[in-house]
Amino acid sequence: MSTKVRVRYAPSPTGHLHIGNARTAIFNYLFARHHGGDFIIRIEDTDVKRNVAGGEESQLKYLTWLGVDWDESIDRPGDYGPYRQTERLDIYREHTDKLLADGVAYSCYCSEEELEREREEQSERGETPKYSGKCRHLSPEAKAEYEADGRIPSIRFTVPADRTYTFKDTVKGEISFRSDDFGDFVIVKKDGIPTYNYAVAVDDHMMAISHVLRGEDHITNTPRQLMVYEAFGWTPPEFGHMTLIVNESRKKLSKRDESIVQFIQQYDELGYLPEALFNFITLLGWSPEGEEEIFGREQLVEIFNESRLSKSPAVFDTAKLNHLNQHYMKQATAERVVELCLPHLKSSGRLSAEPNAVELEWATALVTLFRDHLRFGAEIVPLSDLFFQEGLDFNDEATGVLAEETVPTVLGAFLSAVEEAGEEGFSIDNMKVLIKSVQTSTGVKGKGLFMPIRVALTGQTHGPDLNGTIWLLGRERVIARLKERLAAKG
RNA sequence: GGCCCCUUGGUCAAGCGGUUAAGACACCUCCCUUUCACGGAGGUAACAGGGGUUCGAAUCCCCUAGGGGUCACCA
Repeated sequence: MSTKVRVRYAPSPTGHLHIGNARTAIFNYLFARHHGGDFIIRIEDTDVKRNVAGGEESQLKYLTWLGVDWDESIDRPGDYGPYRQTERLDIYREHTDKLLADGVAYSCYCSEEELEREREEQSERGETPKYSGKCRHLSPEAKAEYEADGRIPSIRFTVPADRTYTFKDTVKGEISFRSDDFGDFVIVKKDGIPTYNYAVAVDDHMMAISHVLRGEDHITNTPRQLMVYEAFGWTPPEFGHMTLIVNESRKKLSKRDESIVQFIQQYDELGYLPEALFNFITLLGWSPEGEEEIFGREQLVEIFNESRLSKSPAVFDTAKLNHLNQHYMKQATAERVVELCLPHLKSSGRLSAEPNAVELEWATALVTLFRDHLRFGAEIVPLSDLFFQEGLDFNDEATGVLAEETVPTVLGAFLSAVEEAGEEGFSIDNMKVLIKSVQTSTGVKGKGLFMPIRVALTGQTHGPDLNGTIWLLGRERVIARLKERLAAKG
């Protein structure tokens, strides 16, 4: 039985691409590509009220940004369209008619208030809220009366009594549910649009989906979908439920959770590299064989193995993402790193919106100086603070450095060297020579030589490469700060 | 509360009955680069608890505890 592997990612266009959705999409993508199957994107837009303008485009755009491509979707029609649920209403209607005719579905006239009251009463009695089945066997007269009242029915699925629904979950193993724990659920809303559990089952079957890989929060939906498959006499696909990505408090990521950046777009904006994010997401709830964990997309397609999907939830660790991103940034070309940083230099006002050649050269040198330390593009701003603050603050350690005996001699010698070198001599390449001359003339070397210069110029005892730092500060500022320090010394 | 799932270091995780219980991130120490946030070498740190089964259990079974998910005319 070798049916072709066909998997899908089914976002609802209610918002931007979320880190959790992105993971679902990526694993489905890897699964499809690894097995030489098809990857489909189906838009689940049945909650018409919550759909947001631009939601679809945004989802697809950032999937593409991550390096994910697909075989069939709204922009790439295949043989199983349409790929937007609201365009498949006729298909659902046809199926619903059959269910109605077969007596496995029925019209329910209960109002929202009635249903809510019912649930409240059940809760008060300590029962699990579930639909009573009140409208299951409505007489034609009763129906006519409701209709005359102007009531519009929803359609419910008749849940079989006393049955056990079992499926072999690709990641969790065998899972089973008792049908009696479920009330008859709505499959078509009053507005005539199908609900999730119903539309998904119909679509997955009609689109010949072979495997459903989704988040663990869908586990309890599976038995309902199984019931639908059964009612139609269809063979269900294989199901696999991936663990959730959780926050530090081990709760499912909520879109309102501010402690974690959750949307792919935001990572793009912060200057993260898509391949780093892709690699990182892949490590959330899955692990490769062996000790290596840095892999590109192609390699991941090659080595992906669904049996290595984890069973327990993964805490989203920004520090690890940052580490991976830093790794990928070191591999990236200098131009790309500069590209990642420029928007932030501009938005922080440290670079004009339309920089000229000189400004651009300076900005490039700035980024280059911090290249090995940058974890993501936006970090260029805090990292480069020292080039933009006017006054210097000396902490205890810095003050300690400046208190050394030889400091005035060193700073004085360096000041002379800089002044004598002139504009032409003040270049990154020549900086080493200038400092060397100070060593020669003063006899001071090592820390005693570098630290006073660094502290006098930046106020800090730590920092990036000194030669580049000095050049970026600019000759005038360097001279001014050296004089200021020497004057302070008396 | 019902149902379902999960439980190896601070975090991600390897491990499928016999291991000194990998590796990565983070943290700490040292080294290197005559400065340095890069790099290198080390280090601290884990099988939730209790019962079984077995010559032998992180690995299999049961119970307890803890955590999470889900109970919509949302997906």
